[in-house]
Amino acid sequence: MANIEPLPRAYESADVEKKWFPEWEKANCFHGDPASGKPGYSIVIPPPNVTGILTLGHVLNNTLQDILCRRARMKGFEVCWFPGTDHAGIATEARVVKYLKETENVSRDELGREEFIKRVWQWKEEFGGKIIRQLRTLGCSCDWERERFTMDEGLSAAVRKVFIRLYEKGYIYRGQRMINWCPAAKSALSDEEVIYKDVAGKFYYFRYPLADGSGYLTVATTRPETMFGDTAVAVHPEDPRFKNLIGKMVKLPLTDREIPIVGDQHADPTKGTGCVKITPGHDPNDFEVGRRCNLEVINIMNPDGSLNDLCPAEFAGMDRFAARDLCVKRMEEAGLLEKIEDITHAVGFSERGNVPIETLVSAQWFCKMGELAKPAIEAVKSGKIKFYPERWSKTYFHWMENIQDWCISRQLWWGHRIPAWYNEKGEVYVGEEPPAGDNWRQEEDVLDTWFSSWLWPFSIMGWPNGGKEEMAKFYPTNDLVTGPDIIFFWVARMIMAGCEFTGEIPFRNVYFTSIIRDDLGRKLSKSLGNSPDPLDVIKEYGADALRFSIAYIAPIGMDIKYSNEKCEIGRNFANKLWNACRFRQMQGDCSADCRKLPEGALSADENWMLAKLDAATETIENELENFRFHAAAHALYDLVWSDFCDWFVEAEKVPMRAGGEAKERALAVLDYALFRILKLLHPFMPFITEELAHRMGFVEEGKFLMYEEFPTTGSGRSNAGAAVAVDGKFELVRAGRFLRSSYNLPDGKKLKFHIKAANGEMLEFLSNELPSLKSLLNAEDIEISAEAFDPSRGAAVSQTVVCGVISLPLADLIDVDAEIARLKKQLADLDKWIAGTRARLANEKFVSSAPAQVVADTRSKLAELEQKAEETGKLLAVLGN
RNA sequence: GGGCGAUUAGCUCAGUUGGUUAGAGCGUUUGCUUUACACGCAAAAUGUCGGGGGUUCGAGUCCCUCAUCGCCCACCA
Repeated sequence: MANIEPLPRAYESADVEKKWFPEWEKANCFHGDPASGKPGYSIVIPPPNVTGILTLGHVLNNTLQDILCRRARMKGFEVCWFPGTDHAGIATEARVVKYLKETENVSRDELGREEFIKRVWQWKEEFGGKIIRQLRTLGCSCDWERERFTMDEGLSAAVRKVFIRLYEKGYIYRGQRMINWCPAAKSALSDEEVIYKDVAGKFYYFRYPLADGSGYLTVATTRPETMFGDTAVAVHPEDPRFKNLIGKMVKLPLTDREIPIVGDQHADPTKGTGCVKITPGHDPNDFEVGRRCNLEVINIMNPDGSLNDLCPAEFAGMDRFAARDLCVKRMEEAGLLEKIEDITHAVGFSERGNVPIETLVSAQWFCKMGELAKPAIEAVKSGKIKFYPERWSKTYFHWMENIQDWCISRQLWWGHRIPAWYNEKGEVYVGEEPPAGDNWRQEEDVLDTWFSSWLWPFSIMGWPNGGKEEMAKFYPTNDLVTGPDIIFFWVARMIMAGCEFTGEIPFRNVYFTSIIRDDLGRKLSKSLGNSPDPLDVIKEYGADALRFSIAYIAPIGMDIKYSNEKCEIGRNFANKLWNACRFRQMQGDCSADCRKLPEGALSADENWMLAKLDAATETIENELENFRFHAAAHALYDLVWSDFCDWFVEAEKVPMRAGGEAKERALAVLDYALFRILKLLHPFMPFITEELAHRMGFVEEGKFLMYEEFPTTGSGRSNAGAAVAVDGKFELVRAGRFLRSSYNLPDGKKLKFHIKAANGEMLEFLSNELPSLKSLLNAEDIEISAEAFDPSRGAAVSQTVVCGVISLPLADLIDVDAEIARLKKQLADLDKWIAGTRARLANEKFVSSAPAQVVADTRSKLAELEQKAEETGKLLAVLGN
């Protein structure tokens, strides 16, 4: 062992974490080499927005990816974790618009398209991608040389190629359709970018006079201001109240227009007044009615959501909400407002702009999805792609089987400009470059951000103009780790794109992470101020602590309730591990190799430790195979804290005190166990484990724990029988400690115990373990015999466990009455259990239908309980009962 | 309206295909300057497993039903 310098008393994460990342990077540890002979393993990062900063959601997501990558690396795979960022059209454009307003007081339109885009790029170079640098602080082992951006030339070429290909296939088309319009971004949105929220609103009942003066119809609306776009009033064709009015005209109030009364099944006689105002330009259902009844479509809105010139003069240019109020006022003045009802209704908001969207008819580009969805549905149905937790596949199928055309054009400047060209004759050409002549002008619109994201798993590797080697080695990727909130936006579309453009699924497993909430269950948000900055958390607790804590507390498939205090789990755990190593280091050098177990027989405790290591190794392997990160974290925590520190280290103090060969052997096993623990723990806590592996001399300078072989089950030396016996010994120790603490005898006081072994075999085993028992119980002396403690020697309290009865002679120290009461309660409990167990065994159906092993276990349990009861009875007798 | 999830100790949650007396961490209580660690050690207490019904020899676990909470999708003149 190379004792370079003594370890400090408490673990200080900052220096250690600062040190290792550059070391790993310098040694090129993160690079994924497509020419390697090892089998490939790859993950693509869900590209964070280039404007983004690290949140706890990213911490969770990327910690899990790093665990997978580091484990795969240690298992001998050539690992490549592809990092990068997303240009995030709307978000970034809005961000830079705001920035330019604040710094230079110029608007987007004042700068013009070309200049504005230049400024966005400048902003990106200066402020963007901060999140990527922050991921390094977390220890993420991405192949940083391969960082990509969705607007890079290569990725943009992929976007153009895909657009042209889909256009040529007839999947992409341009058309006038009802779309979602965001007045904040002044752009079209896809259906997925609209979020419905329940808000308080009002139902306004308006009277529309019949043109012939014979009366009026009452219509109800939540959107009075859209009345200027009304081109009909609909009633149900069979509604006896109104069917004779079909074909007549009503006067549209506040205007000089007359509009027809039409019959259409959309009007439900049981709802509202039975009469519906029809606004084909601003409502999807009304649009359909308009189509059926040949109605005019009037768009009454400007791109910013204000009313346009098609409305009465006093409304033109007015914001839609102000117009609503004025409209109601004017109707009231005209005596046409019948009533107003308060209601709660769902209103669509734009995801990014967080303002109510408008539905309106507009010329946009769409992509037909039906055919693309088919192989993507099959990929998940057949199990080629697996979802974890599996239930998300239901959400996926539901959406995919009802998939709608995707509105892919956006009226922004920041994004991939659509490779379509128009000439003066009104012709359209789609291609990389416009044809010669005819003054072809490129389409002004850009593409939805997700139109580049859906290509990410292969565009990031260089597709279609290169990256052949990368694709061969790393595509399809293995695992995808992402949030269930982007199943539609991203996951489903990536599967479709992969199948369509590469002929292969883009990944085999998708793990959906939990959503992080605060400890009150609220979503983390900047405005609530409940969103901790991960960098502050790292400063206070350490990156390893944050990583471990978050993996430890993340339940499977449910929301995580997070608070900074939870990071104490990881911080304390790191400190525990640190001190375990510190203790080992203080015991001095050992000549054995930590990669091998010492030759010759091991002690029972040492065998026990090996069995625990093997069990934990197997558990961790199984849990991680199934993406049960938290279960793996719990297994590691218990292995280190409980098995290794609480029991094994304490037990090994005996041979270490004995010195000589025993000490040498003990140290060798400690080293073996510690090294195994550091390897198992490395994917979760890379920094501290790398540091300790070097400090302890387990890994030589210039080499890295991160490239050590990940442990596999089977040291070949653990002995299950011995492990069970040692479990029994530890149970006996716990019983002895209970007796001590029951009578408030301080831990430091040396006591004398008597142990009655349960049988001859146990007598021999426990006698061998005498020094260990004395140490663990802090006993001055322990009598081990086949006989119970002789009551004539005085009062004693006892506990019965599987391997025997441990007694503590009291020599006038205790309250006899209290002890009698305790034993009586214990006896009563035992009797209850015995009765229950006997009843079960007396039940023929149980004996005949339960598995033989279960019946046998129940029998031996009954014997155990009966023996315990007998012993307890004897103890009561000792105390004079 | 359709779908999904949750309901277990004061709090946060485990509990794998039904099989001993339902667990952990935090918190609480008690005792510890035991020569790695007070970011620690030893020990203890706390549960009608949301309610009701059913299947079974046996149910926290499977089925039905009700309740409450949350999310997603659809609809909403």
